[in-house]
Amino acid sequence: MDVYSRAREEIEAALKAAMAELKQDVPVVLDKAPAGMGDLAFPCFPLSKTMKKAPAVIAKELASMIRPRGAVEKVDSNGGYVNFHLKFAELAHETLGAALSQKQTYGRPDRPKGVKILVEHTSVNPTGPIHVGRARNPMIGDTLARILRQAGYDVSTEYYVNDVGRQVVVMTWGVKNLKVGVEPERDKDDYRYVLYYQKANKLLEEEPGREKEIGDMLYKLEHGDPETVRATHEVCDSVLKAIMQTLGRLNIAVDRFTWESKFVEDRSVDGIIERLKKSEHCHEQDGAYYLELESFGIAGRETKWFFTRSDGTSVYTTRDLAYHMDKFARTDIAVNILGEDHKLAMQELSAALTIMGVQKKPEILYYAFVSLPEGRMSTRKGVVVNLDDLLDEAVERAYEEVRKRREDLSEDRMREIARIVGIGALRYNIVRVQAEKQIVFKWEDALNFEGSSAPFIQYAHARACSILSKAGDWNRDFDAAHLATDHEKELVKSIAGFPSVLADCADNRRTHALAVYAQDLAAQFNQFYRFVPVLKAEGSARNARLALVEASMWALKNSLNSLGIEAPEEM
RNA sequence: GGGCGCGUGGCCUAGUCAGGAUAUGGCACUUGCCUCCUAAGCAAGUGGUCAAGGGUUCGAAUCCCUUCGCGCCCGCCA
Repeated sequence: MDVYSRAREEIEAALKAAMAELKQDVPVVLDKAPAGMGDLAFPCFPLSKTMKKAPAVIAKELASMIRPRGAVEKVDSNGGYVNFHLKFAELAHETLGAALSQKQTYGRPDRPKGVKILVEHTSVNPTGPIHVGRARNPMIGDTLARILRQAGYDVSTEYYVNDVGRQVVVMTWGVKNLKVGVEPERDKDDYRYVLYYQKANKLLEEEPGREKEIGDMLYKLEHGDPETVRATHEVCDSVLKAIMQTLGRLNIAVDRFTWESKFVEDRSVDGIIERLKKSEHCHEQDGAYYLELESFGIAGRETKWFFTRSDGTSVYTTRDLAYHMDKFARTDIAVNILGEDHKLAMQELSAALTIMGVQKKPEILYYAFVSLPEGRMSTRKGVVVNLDDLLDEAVERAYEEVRKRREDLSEDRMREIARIVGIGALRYNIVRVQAEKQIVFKWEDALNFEGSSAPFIQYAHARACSILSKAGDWNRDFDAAHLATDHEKELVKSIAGFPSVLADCADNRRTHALAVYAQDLAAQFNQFYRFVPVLKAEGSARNARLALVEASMWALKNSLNSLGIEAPEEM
């Protein structure tokens, strides 16, 4: 266990013992102490009433009762607070020692958790290029998966491919029956096939009579006509590969694709339907079956959830139910990354699971939409920023910046750094805010390379690498007592906080807190860099500072890596 | 009509779950700092009734209630 967590546990235990002695029963919650007042604090105000004493008096009393031991150096009081000061030398020695020995696994708990988590993310319909609005999903999903992995979970990622819906049928029908006169924007299958999709949609609006052809094809697909299944799958697969190529530029890949058609073909959906029909909540209307879910907290105009159509075929969420059963058989915990528009459908799915007697439920991380200043993104209306275009622009801007600063580098090296910096800036910009907050996409924010941004953090890392590469050999048997300035102490504490931040993000399935932490860590490092010379220091002070630089480097690198952002050694 | 989420300086944002010591950072703006380990940096400054009102509490950005604003949803679509 890391020093901070251990110290916290020790202090909580000591406080609980003191509470028992005083015959008081209040929950022991520790706060972070303000600068100069120690490390952790316990507010005594709640005790005031039952003990009939002023909080300051109680704090003083508690401070004298608790003897400093373990990681705690001193216990004192200030106003109504008991303040705990940790032994800095010990904290520093352990923290730096852990970072230097564990390297890229620094932050990971001592033992793997032995818990399998399946993170499903992206899962966009393969009907065209992915745009910035949709890209929030893979960025959050991939980041969460990386955080969970670094926090010791056994993680796999998965993309659920919709290949049985109307949309893919319309696209496939277009590819088979239509000619598109224009060249695609890019030489990629997602850009190529979306033209057929758009043309097909337009044609169907103009000639509603041809809708029957779509209906026929949909019927054939749902009843397993080999040729229709093959054609649809082929078109979807091409577009899917093109989408994954774009996501690959963002360092995003998934371990497995699961095709929705599988659950129709293997008849597991039929099994779900049979189970649901047996429920007392199930009713029938014109041959279609639904569950009445009002008693499951579903509210609104409509509390019926239809799980079959009149012709007996399944609907999307029914197939998703079969998919979840499949997932539950393969994992301990299923996490889904979904837009907030899926909330009701997931409530229905969850209720259906309960009705089926399934205890497991998916955990869902919802995110709000990314819109443009002119409104919601829509491929149909042309109000859209394609992810490929944003990626190109970010890399190009980063290239201009690199060229300004580093004329000494080769062209290839400049291009490589520009790629890492530009892409990192985009990922950071999306993942730095809480998922449930709406984002209005602005080019100037997305391409920000200063302040609260990935390049700021990457830059701190590059500075650390630069010092280490110039340092030559140094004695790694350092003495942490030489880290005496406030800048050094704050930096050590920041590095020490990494494991608990990581654990918090992993256990609470949130990504932005790590982004915020990394920015803070980089700021601490930059201040240290400005005020505390390392290479020019001498003897043991130089050793200790080099150890601090290397530990900073690992904390920065591991933070960035968990955010899916590469850490260049120079920039 | 109902459900869910969001509302923090001109703009973006942390803190809200587990209420506590002067509300976190960034952008922009003003002013300094490259004969010194990479200035994508550092330092200083201007700027806030934490949407509004009420309540609970010794103490509220945080908990409860009401109202307002914005977003999403309420299909035998996916």
